[in-house]
Amino acid sequence: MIKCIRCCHVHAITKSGIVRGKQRYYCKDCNIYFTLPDVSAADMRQHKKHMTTIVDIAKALNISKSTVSRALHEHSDINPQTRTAVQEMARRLDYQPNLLAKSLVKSKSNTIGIIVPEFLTYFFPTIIMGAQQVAAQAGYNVIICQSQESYQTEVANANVLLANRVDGVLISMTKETRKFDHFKAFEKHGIPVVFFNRVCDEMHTSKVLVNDYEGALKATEHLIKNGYRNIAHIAGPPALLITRNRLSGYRDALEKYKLPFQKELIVHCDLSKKDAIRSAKQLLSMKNRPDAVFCVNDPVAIQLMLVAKKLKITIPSELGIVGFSNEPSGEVIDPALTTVEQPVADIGRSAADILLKAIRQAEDYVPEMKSLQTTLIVRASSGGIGRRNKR
Amino acid sequence: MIKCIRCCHVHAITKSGIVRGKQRYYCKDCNIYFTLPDVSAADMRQHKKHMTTIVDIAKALNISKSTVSRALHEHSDINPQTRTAVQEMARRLDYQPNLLAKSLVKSKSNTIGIIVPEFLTYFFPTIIMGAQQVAAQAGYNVIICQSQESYQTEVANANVLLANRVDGVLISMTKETRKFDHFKAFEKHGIPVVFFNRVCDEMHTSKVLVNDYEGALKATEHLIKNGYRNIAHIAGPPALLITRNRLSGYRDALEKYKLPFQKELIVHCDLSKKDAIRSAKQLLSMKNRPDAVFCVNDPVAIQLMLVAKKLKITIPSELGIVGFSNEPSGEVIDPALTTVEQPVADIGRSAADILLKAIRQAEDYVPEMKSLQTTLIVRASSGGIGRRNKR
DNA sequence: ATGAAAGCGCTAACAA
DNA sequence: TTGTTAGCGCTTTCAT
Repeated sequence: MIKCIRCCHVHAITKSGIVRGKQRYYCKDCNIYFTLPDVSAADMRQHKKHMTTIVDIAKALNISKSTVSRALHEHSDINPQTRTAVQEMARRLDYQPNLLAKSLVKSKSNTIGIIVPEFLTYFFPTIIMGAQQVAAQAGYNVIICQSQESYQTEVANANVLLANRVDGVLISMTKETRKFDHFKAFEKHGIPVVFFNRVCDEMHTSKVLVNDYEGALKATEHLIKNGYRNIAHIAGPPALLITRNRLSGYRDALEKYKLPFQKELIVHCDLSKKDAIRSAKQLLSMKNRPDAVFCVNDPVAIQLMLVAKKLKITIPSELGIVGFSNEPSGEVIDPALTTVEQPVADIGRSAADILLKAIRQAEDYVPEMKSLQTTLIVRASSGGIGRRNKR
Repeated sequence: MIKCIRCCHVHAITKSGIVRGKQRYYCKDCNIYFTLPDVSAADMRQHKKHMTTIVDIAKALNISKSTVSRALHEHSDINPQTRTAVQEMARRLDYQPNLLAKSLVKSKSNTIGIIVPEFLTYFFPTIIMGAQQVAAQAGYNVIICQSQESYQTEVANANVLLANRVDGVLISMTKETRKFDHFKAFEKHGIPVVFFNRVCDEMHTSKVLVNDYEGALKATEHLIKNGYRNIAHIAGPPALLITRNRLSGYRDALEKYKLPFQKELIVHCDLSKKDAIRSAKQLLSMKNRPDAVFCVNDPVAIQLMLVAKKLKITIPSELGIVGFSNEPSGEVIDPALTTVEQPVADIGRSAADILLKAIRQAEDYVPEMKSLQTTLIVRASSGGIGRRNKR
């Protein structure tokens, strides 16, 4: 069975003549001709090539390696001629500085570590992307670790980063982390730490969060302005900070408009799909059914919408809905979901910015706390009470 | 303005007495009391601590550092007593081996690099997650690079990885890459490379792909079996491999069931939302309108569905739709979208597996090509011609 | 302006 | 079983 060298498939291959004594093949999908490459072990062995070092350059030019080092770094005291000669030779020998060696002698790895609980949703990858961009721009590499929501793994992650002598660390804790010695180890060695999203109270370091409170306030206010009066809230697990802050924003919005805060209109949900459906059903089957719901996040809002549809409750005329986080699904569902957008990539960028500043300033650095702003995205699901869903 | 040390917000803070001469605050959102930490620069300076090395342990125990090294590595010839003594001391001094130094002497960094074109969709993060899991399990770190679909950035990325002496590299090329010297540089130094998703024909290395052809075949076959006869295809940009392979699967399915291949039922789309809408309109306004469409991916399928809804074309009774890639939105839309699922995380896992094997086997390694299987996920959007969308 | 030498923290061959 | 020594590739005094 011959595989196409491009698409790796077998089904579209036909023989197509002989070339230089070798069978030639054709893949009709990829529209390319090819012969099977013959790499002998000998060929491979050739590869195992020594990488050129400053010593190689020094020998080739018959000068000392210190001179080479200086020439490569645009040092002040260096003969322009030798400098160009060295740089030319470096190019010719295809020199790549060994950053490991440099890191060792400088005690600086130009690497930052990131510890995140997971990598499954779009949330953390996006944050990492943002952080990576900023880091790369400043010449830093990023080592990523997943704690898998396990305290033990998180401790192991921290040790890996420590052993790799990262210059700084970005952390979002697991939900089960209660001891912080593995974080304090960084501080002890002067390695700055910035927490984001899931922050650690006990550590006096920089933190980056999203202004959940304000987002929730704006969302609820929007519902009120659109005429809804009996507004419920599907909240998250009470233990989470976001839950408290979003609930708090919801509560204060009601207060601001002199609407009564009704305890029975708050339903806590563990964020699973199943429990979201349960919460939705609970709210929608109340005798005094709410005319709008502010949901702790978009997936919950979407489940609520699906339940409402099944119960033939019209959105937004009979039920206004607002979510939180602006997930792609919200745009597609009908009616489209009003939501609070969080600047996810900015969390990563800000955290990395702050971390780099901390690395540069070293002792003089003063920890800072940053709270990023949210944006209300108005779509059809909160169009107004009594109004028909247009389209 | 006092910020809560947990939530970084200002709005819920109240003063709450004095403790040890310092003002105490209370955050009613977080329900915690706190005083402002006072870290003087002096406090921080203390931190900048020397990390213990094997020499420190050696001195403390009055033995040589080689003995320490051996004890720490469970070397064969070592007195059990000294071994435990060393390990105990290592623990007490909080020893963390310096992996940079180790890498330098062993010429092995225990790090693999990944170069991906972007990080915005869920596709590449998921692959990276899979690769990272496998790597971490084997004690490898992962350095990630984004080429941003730019050839030049990709070259820079390759140099970064080279300079960091990674032990192997995972690559998905940019769409503008036409020269491959920066990849060949890895080979030249015996650093194994595995391509995934966007592979490079010119390099005789391992490759991991998804069986797009078979996925498309199954999808189209499914439509045929459900009674659709006039099946169109919204394809991707002709330059992409996935476009050709999915088109090829579509074509062969028609052939298998002796249905005519009609050129006018193929519409190419650049995958942007705008062009997806254009393609959808083009197909649905034909005199001889297709009764089903196999779409090159889910976002395109979703746009098609939205256009069809607007035109009051009933899905699936008047129009069957199948997408590709199983994105979350497909589950939420009504009717739910039938799609071909790709094992995204498996791509990363497989690629990393193959790479680690290549690293271990070094010269003896023979490049391999892997094509991962797809799964058809049947939902309502392809429910059958003339049938009503249930629910 | 350049070279010699020490050392970053570690491993490993060779002695003892 | 343990110590001695020589590097890995680089930077950085200190001489010259």
